Amino acid sequence: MKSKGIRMTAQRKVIMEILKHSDSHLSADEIYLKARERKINIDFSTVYRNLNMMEENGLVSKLDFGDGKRRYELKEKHHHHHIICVNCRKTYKLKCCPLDGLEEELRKKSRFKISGHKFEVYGHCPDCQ
Amino acid sequence: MKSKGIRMTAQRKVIMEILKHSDSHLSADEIYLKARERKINIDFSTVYRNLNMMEENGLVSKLDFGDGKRRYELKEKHHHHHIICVNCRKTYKLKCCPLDGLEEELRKKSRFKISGHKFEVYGHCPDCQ
DNA sequence: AATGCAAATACAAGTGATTTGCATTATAGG
DNA sequence: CCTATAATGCAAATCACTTGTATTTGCATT
Repeated sequence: MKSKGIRMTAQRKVIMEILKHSDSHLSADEIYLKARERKINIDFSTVYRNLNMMEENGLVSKLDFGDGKRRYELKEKHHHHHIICVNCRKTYKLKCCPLDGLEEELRKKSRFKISGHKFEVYGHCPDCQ
Repeated sequence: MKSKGIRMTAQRKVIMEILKHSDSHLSADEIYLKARERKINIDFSTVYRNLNMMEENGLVSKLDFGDGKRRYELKEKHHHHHIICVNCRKTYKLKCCPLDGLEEELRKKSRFKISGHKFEVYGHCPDCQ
C-alpha cells in the first residue's frame, strides 16, 4: 500500500487481517461485525470506502453471488471461479475457466475487445441436498 | 397468461410489448419510462411486481450484468449468454454455454447438485474500442 | 348490460445495501 | 514535534427494490 501513497491505518489493517484469515467470501456487514469483535472502532462507511479502494488497487476482488450483497476476497494469484450453494451459501473453488479455449473464438465472432468475465455455478452442496 | 389464470391488464400488455419490441435488455426504470411515454398510467411497484410475476411464470428472464440493476428480456427458446460492452452496455448474444461438457466434471469434483449458472463476458464493442 | 368478488393497481412508506458531505482526528514526511 | 492532508466517524442521502393498503378493474356469471 505504501508504494501507492496509501496510509496504513488501524482500520485497514483489521480489514486485511479479517480477509486473510477467512476462508470464505465476506460481505461488508460480516467484515464490519468481525472488526467490531476485535474491539476496534470502525464505521460501515469506512469498511465500504476501504473495500472499494482496495479493489481499485487490485488488492481484493469484488464478487456478486446474486443474493443482493457484494462479497470480497483477497485477490489470489491464480484465476478461479466458484460454485455456490443456493441454500447455505457455502462455496467451492473451481480452477477451470470457461474462457480457456473460448476467448479467441468469442473475439472473432463478436469483435469485442474482451476485458473480463464472470462465471458462477449454483446448486446444492452435499450437506444441503 | 390466461391459461394460468392471470389477468391481462393494460399495464401488463404494455410491459410485454415494450420487452417484445426492444432488442436490448431493459431495466425496470427503462421499462417504466417507456410505458410512461405511451401515456399509460403505471407505477414502479406495478412494473416490479409484474416483472417478478412474469419471471416466476417463465415468461421473462432476469439478468444481472453487475451494474447494480437487474435487466429483463423475454424468455427465449434457446439457452444463451451475453457479451456486454462495459462502455455503452450494448450486448451480443453468445450461443455457446460453458457448462456444455463441463457439467459432469463439476458435479463429480464438487459433489454439488447443479441447478443453475451465470456466464457473462465483458469488453468493448467494435464501436467503443 | 349489470353484478360481485378476487386480483391488480396506485400511492406512500419502508427496506437493505451502499454512498456521500463534512467536521474532526490521525498518519507519515520533514 | 509540526504540519499538511488523507482517513475516519457520524448523520443523512441515495438507489434499487419491496410492501401495506385502500381503491379500482377484469372477467365469469347472472
